[in-house]
Amino acid sequence: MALIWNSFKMFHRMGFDGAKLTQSTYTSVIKLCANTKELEFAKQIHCQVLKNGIGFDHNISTGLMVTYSKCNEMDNASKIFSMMHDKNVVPWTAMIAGYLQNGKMDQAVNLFTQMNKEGLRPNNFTYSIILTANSIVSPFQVHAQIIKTNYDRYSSVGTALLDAFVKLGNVNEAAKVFELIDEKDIVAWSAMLAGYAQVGDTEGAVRIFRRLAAEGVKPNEFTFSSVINACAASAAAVEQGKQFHAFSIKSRLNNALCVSSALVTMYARKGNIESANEVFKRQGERDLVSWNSMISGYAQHGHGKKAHEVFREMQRNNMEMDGITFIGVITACTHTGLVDEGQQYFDIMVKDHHINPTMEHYSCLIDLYSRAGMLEKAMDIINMMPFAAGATMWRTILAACRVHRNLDLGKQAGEKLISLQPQDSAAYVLLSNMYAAAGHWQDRAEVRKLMDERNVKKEAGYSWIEVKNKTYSFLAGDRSHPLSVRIYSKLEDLSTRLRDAGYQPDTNHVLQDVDDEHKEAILSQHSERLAIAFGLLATPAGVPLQIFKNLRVCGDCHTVIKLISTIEKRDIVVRDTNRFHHFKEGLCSCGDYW
DNA sequence: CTAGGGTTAG
Repeated sequence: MALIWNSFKMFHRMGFDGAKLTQSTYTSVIKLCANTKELEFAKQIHCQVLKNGIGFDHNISTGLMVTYSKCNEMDNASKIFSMMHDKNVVPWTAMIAGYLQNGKMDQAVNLFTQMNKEGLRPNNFTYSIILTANSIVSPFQVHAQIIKTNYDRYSSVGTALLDAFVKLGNVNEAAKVFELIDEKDIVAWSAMLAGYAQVGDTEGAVRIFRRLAAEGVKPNEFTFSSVINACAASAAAVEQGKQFHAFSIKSRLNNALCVSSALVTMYARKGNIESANEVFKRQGERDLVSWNSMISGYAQHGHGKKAHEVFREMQRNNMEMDGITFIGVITACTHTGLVDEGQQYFDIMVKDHHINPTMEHYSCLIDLYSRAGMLEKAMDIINMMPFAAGATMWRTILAACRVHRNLDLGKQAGEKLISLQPQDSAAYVLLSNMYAAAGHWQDRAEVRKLMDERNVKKEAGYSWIEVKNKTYSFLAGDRSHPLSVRIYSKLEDLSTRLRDAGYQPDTNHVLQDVDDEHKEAILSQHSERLAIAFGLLATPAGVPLQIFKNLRVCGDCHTVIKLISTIEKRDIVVRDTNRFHHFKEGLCSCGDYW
């Protein structure tokens, strides 16, 4: 920074001293302005150039255009652009880039078309820029045009193209483009990693990382941030992320903001909230994303108080907050049952921070009230908010109706949900579960019939556990594991000791129309129990267990796991679709509220 | 003189 100011001072002195200010002097200083967004200084230079009759060459004009673009002064940029004669591809490209950086997609695309009409050939810069306008330009179309020029073999163009495909969710197409790049630079490698991260393909990302390492390419902070992000995917092994953490330390990049924030998120999502906090505490500098990551982490783990503390600390540090900060604290309240506090955060957000609530914020509020059983309040929100309720919201209401036995509203919500997503099994399952829990077997049968008629398949519930870097997954009643016999005898053993500890199975959670004895058997073979029994057998005493589940934990399993944590003296962490449950000495971090 | 990659939520 100091050096920059020295340059500006030097430039001033040159003017006073009557030194000859050449075009190249101006060019250098304008470039400096562009890099530092020194708008006022650039304006002075603009005037001087006009006054002194210095030749208005393309370098100076383009430099000024870039500076104006970066400072959101597109009118000034466009004035200069229109005054330039015999423009080559460079100013055209700079102007297109300016429009895109200022979110003016239409103008950028118009200019690109006009440029082609005037017979000017886009170069590799132009293509890599225009491809970032993916909401307007189809990468398939641009790709066709690029192939003729062979620019897709350039790392810069290939990267922009692959990224455009990634943003369309088409990683396969992105990977094809990636392979065709002649000399893949670190930006190309990192973009490909980010692509795999976005679709949650950890193995794909790890493969790419191994390849770049084998080729002797040096990862930078973006490379690590992307690969660590890929390790936050739900199916990724916990160890995988740790390994990249270690590697980033060796490369001395672990303290880069984007890397450390990725680590906070990864550890939190993988159930290791302590490690997430360790990384957070060690961050030398923090930005909005760092703070948000920590708050969201605590929210997912149901640590409402800690999320609140981080929020307060953010306030003390006068950090700017955004909509995501508030999604974090409101969901933290949801998972802790702090209804009033959650509403207060929403009000503070609107009144004090002037943040416009989005659909997601209303979703959070609906969740907040629904989970607390305040279904009328939740419906009030739906009726007053400036959006139409989407499938997610109706699903939230329906799930709450099932828990709180509100059959009328549940029926209504279920119908809405099914009409919005006729092929999504969740709606039918929730509805039928609700009827089953209420003993309305006839209604339940009708929902099931509808499901069959429409050929909607229920997602099978399963749980998995990692032991020594290997993942073992279990379906309910699963007997496919080689240790199956021992697992079931462990379950028997547990069930005896559970009864001694006073446990009564809660057969309300069995949603089939069968007799009670059978219900107990079904409960005792829920997939999470199989995974826990296996974990107890396969790990030494005292080692904490971590279980993942693709659906929500049922109330009976929740009770059982609390007891197991006592009688087996084990800490057990269960991540369901919604949050983490930390079981320790007979209690759960959710305080039985979830 | 113009360029491409990353992070937070649900």
